[in-house]
Amino acid sequence: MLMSLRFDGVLSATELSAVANIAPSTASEHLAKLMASGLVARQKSGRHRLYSLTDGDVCDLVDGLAALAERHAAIASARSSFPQALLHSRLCLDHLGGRLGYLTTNALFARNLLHHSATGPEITQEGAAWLNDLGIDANAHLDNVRCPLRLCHDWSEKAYHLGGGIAAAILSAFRQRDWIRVKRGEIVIFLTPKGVTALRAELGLDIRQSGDEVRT
Amino acid sequence: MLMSLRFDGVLSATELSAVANIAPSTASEHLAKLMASGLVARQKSGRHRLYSLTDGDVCDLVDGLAALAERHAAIASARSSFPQALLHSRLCLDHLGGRLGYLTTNALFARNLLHHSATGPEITQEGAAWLNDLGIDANAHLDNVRCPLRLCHDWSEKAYHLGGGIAAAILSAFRQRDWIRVKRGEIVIFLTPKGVTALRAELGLDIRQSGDEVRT
DNA sequence: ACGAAACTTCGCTAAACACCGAAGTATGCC
DNA sequence: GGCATACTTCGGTGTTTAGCGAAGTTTCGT
Repeated sequence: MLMSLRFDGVLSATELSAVANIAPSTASEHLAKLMASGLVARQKSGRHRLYSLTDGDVCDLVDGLAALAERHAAIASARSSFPQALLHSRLCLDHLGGRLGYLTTNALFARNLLHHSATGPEITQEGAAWLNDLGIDANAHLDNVRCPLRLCHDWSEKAYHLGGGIAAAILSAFRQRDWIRVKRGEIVIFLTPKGVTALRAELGLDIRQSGDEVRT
Repeated sequence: MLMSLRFDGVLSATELSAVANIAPSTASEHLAKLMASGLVARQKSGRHRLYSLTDGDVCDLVDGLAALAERHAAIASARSSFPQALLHSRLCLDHLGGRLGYLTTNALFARNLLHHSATGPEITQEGAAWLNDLGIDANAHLDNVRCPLRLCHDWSEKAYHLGGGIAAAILSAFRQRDWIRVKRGEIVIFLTPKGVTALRAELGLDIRQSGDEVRT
């Protein structure tokens, strides 16, 4: 949740619960603790409660923790062979990360479904149509408090993948179609055979299956 | 434990368990976890295992957490009236902090039991005698891995009090003589009437009793 | 005015955790 | 060699915690 706030700046309680994959009531309890300890600030906006990191000091702290965590993950992956799956495809907060996240993002730009603008990635007309086929209404995300689309640093690829509300929606759509599966509480993504085929057809991705079988 | 390592640089497992007020076996478990997460490094030295923070990044992180914790404590104390006792006298890791720590330190310098040197505070001949009366052998601490004596920043007094192994020994001596009492698990120090008298006689301190009665 | 949505508080449960003492492994000292 | 010291591992225990759903509060839309 703190990482999400660091990236997106301001998020509502419900959005944060989705990011953390926990019930709204649980998120509310955690946020109350974070408030009490002075790490996050709250601001009312209609029936929403918008949370953000209190100030730059907290941002620095989160950055520091993230940097150490990344370094630790990198060292761990260098030591054991298991995290191959982690490098292949994993969750980054609530969207695609690892090689799969990177390749998907690249493909979206290459096929002109996204283009770079001064303020970050933007959706083209073709892109909006593609998202619509996935059941995602891009315009709905523009009104959202949460940043709809941004670039998120990928530590293993040393490049960027998509983050923000739309990236999270894309992840959901992939899961709904059973292109990918994720074990509850874990971040390794299992790419199904169906997913391999679909991603080749949709985006021309040449990516192999990986990770252990996951029963849903 | 991380704070102690930040200040003292290198500490043995037993010293760290004393700092944290837990059994050596428990400390060992915690240190194993800190090792596994890459926050501390271990180095063998005879039958000792010396722990230290892995690098500057971890130091920065600890500093950042400490700064936030201090700010939070300051805000909390400004809001409620309870922490008066906290400002009066409290534990700072394993030595005296708050007004009591500050006044004690000042008195030791004023009475020429300590003097300032280029490398930090040093014990004078009279100081060694005074410590001896308390049952503390200053020379024994000089051979210790732990920094014997240093200045430690006091957030509430915005000044310095004594830290290090000898400061910890002084705290123990005060407790043994029942000049002060500390509830297990808490950091507020209760100054006994006996302590008020003794500190006036020993160091000329004009400090009042404070905190709630503590049964030992 | 009514229902839906956003959020929090409460009661409860299952899992995780800190903690300790006892037992086991090194290492140093006589 | 024998014994003390420094430390870790293991088994067991009591407390804390995260988590959820149900119920309550405020706000928005109609």
